[in-house]
Amino acid sequence: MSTADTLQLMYARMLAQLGPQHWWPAETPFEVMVGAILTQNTNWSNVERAIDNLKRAGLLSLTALSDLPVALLAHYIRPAGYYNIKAGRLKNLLDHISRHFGDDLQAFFDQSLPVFRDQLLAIKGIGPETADSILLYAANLPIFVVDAYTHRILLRHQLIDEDCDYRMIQEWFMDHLPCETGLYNEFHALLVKVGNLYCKKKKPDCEACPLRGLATNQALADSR
DNA sequence: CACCAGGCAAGTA
DNA sequence: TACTTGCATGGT
Repeated sequence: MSTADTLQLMYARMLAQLGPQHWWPAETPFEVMVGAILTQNTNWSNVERAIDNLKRAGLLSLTALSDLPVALLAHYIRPAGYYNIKAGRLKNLLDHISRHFGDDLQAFFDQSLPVFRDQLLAIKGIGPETADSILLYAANLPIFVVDAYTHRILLRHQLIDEDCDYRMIQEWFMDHLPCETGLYNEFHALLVKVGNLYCKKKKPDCEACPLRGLATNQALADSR
């Protein structure tokens, strides 16, 4: 069985058992972007509290957040954890947008994928996963998001090699899947759901996992 | 009580 | 280049 077949089977099984996930859980691309930074190494329920704080204060917009002092921003996002770090990171992003695009958020999101990605990665506080989350879920560009769950799930099911880094895993998906934003969107969302339900660090529940017995030598070989 | 969660940057050798 | 550490809240 080819890696493409393995991936198709993964996707079909996850979708059949869990249904569409309707990601990203946000109302606007701007909210996606803020959430992408707030959720760094943090449970999503904590991020929701932080986002809610900003929303109820009427601060969840480019202009409002840009005008907000960083110390005050830190106060609002406190439930998300690492609040001083994340407030600074959000400011870095907001400053970048203001400096290069003024208040034209649409122009920021309308950039081409390679240019946009490099630009995001050059901002302090935005790494590969945060950048790709913004590209895929805020800008609707076809890039596959790799996160801790993705890594752990693939390892547990022996689908990739031990020492695959972010880029290798991303290419493993993108080299063997159709280049479609909608597919990447749903695939990653399903992986996070599977991770939350069946592939926790301490409490793996492999009995009910839709990915049982998917390991193939071809997938493993193609990951190196 | 310990451990974990949808990372990233900075410091060390 | 390859490790290690700091950042911090809220749930299990």
